[in-house]
Amino acid sequence: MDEQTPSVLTGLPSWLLTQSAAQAGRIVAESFAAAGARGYHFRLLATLVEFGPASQAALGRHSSIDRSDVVAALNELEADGYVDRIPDPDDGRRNIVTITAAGRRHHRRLVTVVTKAQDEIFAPLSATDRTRLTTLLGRLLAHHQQY
Amino acid sequence: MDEQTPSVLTGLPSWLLTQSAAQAGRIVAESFAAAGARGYHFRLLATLVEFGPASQAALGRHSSIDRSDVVAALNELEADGYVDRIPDPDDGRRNIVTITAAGRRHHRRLVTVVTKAQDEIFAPLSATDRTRLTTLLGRLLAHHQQY
DNA sequence: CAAATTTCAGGGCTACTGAAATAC
DNA sequence: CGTATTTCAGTAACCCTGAAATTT
Repeated sequence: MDEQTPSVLTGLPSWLLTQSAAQAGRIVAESFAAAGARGYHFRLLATLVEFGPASQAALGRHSSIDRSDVVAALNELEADGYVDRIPDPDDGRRNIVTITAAGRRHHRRLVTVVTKAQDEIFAPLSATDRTRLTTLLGRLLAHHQQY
Repeated sequence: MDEQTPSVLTGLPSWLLTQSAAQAGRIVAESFAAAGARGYHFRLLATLVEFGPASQAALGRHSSIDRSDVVAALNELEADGYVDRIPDPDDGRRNIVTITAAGRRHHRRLVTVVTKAQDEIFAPLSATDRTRLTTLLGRLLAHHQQY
């Protein structure tokens, strides 16, 4: 940052939140890009690893990705051989999405990559402060995700 | 959120940060939209109010908006009569951007709007926790903005 | 000459809407 | 019938790059 930021902005909690998130997002996005991926890919693969094969709609609900964006991201993951997409024999509306062995390797790679990024992002904070921050953010997120 | 989020994600500090920021950003963006504005407008007007007339490049540096996006946002603000854009007589490369009386009124409106949004965003946190959070985020942001 | 400014054209990523076709 | 799923087309906002024209 070259010059001073208006105090009207720096005094806004939401500004601190969105701006620091933008910095974090930039670092994570660059790390993913270097590994040939982006955020949606990681979120979908992580969901498949944790919950197993699922329909696209279920994947979207788990990973907070819009149904429409799930389609596009899965197209890319499928083209790279990281997931299989087959029609559900029990429900003609659905596809069953499964992660492949290559997909699991890719996912492990991305976990490593994103874990390293955490250190760069939260470098200025002690372990205690990181815990304090994640606790507060966790409460914030939980509040806005319930309904 | 309908279904569970993978623990690989919820355990990532950067995920908590970017997701809670996304929620905050959505609330702020909706508030701005209801007032006929968006984030860039507010950031530019706040900069003009705090630092006075400035060139577009200086505005961009103050508000962390790319030179290219400053052009587009100023086009909109100018069309609405919120800023004046005149060539700098002392430097043929520059425009001098000035906020108008209507622009100041618009800015005050947006300050009210964005202040109200803070309460909705940080509702689950006590005043003490809000201070803790903003302190931690401020340190994070300061670290990534220096070089 | 190099550097700064404005402008335009364009892209990437996340997030979202509306509509169609299909199946439950 | 209403609801759910997949897919496509399109939009908004923010962030960023490259290049041209102009001026310092």
